[in-house]
Amino acid sequence: MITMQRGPQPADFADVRATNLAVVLRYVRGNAPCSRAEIAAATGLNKATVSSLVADLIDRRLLRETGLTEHRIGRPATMLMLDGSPYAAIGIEVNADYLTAVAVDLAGTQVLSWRRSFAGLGASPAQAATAIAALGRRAVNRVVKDGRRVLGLTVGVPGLVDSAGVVTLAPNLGWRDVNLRGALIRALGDPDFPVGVDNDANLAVLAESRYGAHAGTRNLVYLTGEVGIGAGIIVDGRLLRGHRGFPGEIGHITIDPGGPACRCGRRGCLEAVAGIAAIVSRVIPEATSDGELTDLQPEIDEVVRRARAADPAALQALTEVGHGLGQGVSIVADLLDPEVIVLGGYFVPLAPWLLPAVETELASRRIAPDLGGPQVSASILDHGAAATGGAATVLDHVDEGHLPTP
Amino acid sequence: MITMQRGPQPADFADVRATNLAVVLRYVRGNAPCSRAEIAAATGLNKATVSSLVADLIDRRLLRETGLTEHRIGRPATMLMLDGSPYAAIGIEVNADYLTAVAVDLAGTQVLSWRRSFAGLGASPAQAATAIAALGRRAVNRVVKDGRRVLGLTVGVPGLVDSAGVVTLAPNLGWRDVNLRGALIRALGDPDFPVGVDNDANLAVLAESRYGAHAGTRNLVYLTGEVGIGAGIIVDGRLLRGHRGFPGEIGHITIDPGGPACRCGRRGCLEAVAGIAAIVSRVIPEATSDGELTDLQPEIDEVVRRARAADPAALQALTEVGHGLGQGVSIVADLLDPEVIVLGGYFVPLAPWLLPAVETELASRRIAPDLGGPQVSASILDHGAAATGGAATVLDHVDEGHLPTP
DNA sequence: TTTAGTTCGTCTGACGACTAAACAAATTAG
DNA sequence: CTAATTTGTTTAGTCGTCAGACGAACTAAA
Repeated sequence: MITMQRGPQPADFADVRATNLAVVLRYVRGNAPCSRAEIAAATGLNKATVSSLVADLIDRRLLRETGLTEHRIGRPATMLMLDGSPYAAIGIEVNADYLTAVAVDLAGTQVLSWRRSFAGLGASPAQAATAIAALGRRAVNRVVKDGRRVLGLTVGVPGLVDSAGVVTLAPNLGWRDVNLRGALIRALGDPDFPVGVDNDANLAVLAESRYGAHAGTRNLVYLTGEVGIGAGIIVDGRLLRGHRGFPGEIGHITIDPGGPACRCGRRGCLEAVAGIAAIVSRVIPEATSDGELTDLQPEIDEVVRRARAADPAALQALTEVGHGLGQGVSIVADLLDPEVIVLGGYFVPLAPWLLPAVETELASRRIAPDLGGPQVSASILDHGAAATGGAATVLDHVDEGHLPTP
Repeated sequence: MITMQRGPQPADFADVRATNLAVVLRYVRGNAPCSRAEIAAATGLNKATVSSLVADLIDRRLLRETGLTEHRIGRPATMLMLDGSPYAAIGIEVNADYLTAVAVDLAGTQVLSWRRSFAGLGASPAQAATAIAALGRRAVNRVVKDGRRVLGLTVGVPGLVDSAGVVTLAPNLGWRDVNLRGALIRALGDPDFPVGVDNDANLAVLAESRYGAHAGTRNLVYLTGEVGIGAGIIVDGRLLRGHRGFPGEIGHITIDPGGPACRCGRRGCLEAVAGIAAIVSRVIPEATSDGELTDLQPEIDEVVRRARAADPAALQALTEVGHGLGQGVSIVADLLDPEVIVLGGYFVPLAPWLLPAVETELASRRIAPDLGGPQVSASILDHGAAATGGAATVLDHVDEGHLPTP
């Protein structure tokens, strides 16, 4: 049965065709190599219809025939697989101190991965947009030079982004009501592919649901572990958007009213209890907390070193932070009932020491212990998760039936 | 564009037809009385197609022609409206101390509303199922006697209900792994209409989104204020289901680790801070807390009386409870970004005293004060919200294109 | 009263997409 | 070499929508 998005949204034949093309495309993505007959049997579509759909997809260079089966009774089947090569999707991730660009072809292989430094807070939004657009243009040029067509470009920003691509608030970049999407489209010279801007946690969870260890999970939450803590939420297979487009703002929920002061002015926010700055300052008390926006990687490395060396103070601090994080994770678990909660960002290297405490906290808060609950695990994607997710949104759009025209 | 539910789910003509029938039905529901031409103009469907769809809907007795327009230039239009009369949907709500049954016709008018006492904890699950089925059968008989066909029956239960209609856990009823749906279907003698079982908060939020003060809101959260606190969540127009089917379990998130003891064994749970039992025991300290499952209505009435009389202790207690509730509401707001949060159950009569503190708390926790946030308001539906929601699920199913066959 | 203009809803023919069934092609088993 | 099997195409048919033409019914104005 077809489901509808909103009020008056009638369907016609083009929709049927698009739906079925997408069904075949997704089936081949998940079951390549496979034959037309197999697709027909698995999807319930008629063999003739599958032939027609496959011919269409081959015309659009989305599928490719790849040899025949052998040594089987009956006529050999011509196998099909994705032909990712003629297309690519680009994702860019904006951070306080660097930009990441990733390009992925239609079959999911990464064809480009760049990282360049970037003065997030030093630059004006207009300068930043110029820098992002420059990186985007270079990525586009590279991809085009390789003979691919660009299907879309999506930029991830650590902040609140509305549905029009306006960055309403991004504290770590010092932005307020910046129409980044508009600026990018202008700077790229009205490109013929769609340009999008989205929250970095949203994109990261999309990357996780497509390329992560739990790919395909329909109820998934991703917690960013950067300077702040944010959540990207996929429920029932769809990214949660909310009314204004700002869900998952989990960083400032109160974990402990008597806890440490938070830079938001309140006490005991999740970010103040379990944010990266809190971890670093607890494990390395002698470190000078010089502003919030320097690259924290060296400090994180030091934390890992101390934990590996079984430094008691470090282990104690990480356990306590893990309990605090576990409380936040419990709230997410109670409210959303996800199957998996993935910890990302700087939580990943610290996961061996954080996870046990998180699990303990989670287990102690179950309504009924035997009912089970979400699994918590560290992301296997590296720091470019949001960039990869930016590319993934473009591919999702294709998978939903918005195919490129030949 | 059509969206698909999951993997291999191809579309065909029947889907197109069902989608468009539902589009017309929903349009008429929202804009009755209206003409065929108006439907065509508003939906983008062809006039001929609309004529065909409308004829189909009239055949199924879902629509009815109602006179002509007059005093307008041009040929007068034959107006259409919903013909609710031949069908009805039934919802039943199970509580610790009573059952509520509601029947609603297709146009949304309530055609039946019963309440009968019920020994929730005293009876075995089998006895309870028999009692529920008996009430259901009586409601069905009455509806059928009135010449209506029953489109479905859905039962709301205060507890965790999985997608198969098994009540996994319902502390207030003392149930554990009760296959209520199976028992009801058996007791009703394999009826020819669908029978469903769902969580009461889920059903209440569906009722709210169809009949409440904020009907039509696509991002809506409903907080039950019964013995426990649960949340029903609609995001992006869809009921949030979660992985196991147990989202919105908000009652035992920790608001204050140093707060009052909760019957779950922990401290400072939302339920212990802002649950009805907490309110009663704080406002009426002299009341003996004799078990948890007596009808709390008299105590609530007393609380209202004292608040009306401006009893300082009562006002103070309600304000503090409101702040606690506000913290819970803030968490929901941060995580889900809803447009409206509706307080239900026993919160409704106390809303005049709780809401100001809730609003204050919510405002103080905003990331950016000028970005706005959710509106909080008390439900205008009475205690049968979940029962009404049970009927609403059935109507939603029709609105999604699963029309009754003539 | 007549005529023009407007709007409604149906009718007609065409088109596009899917289905079922027959069929041709290619291979293995014996 | 034949029978069995499986693949994928072809053919005829069905169904729902679309565009445009058309008749019907009404108002407004000459």
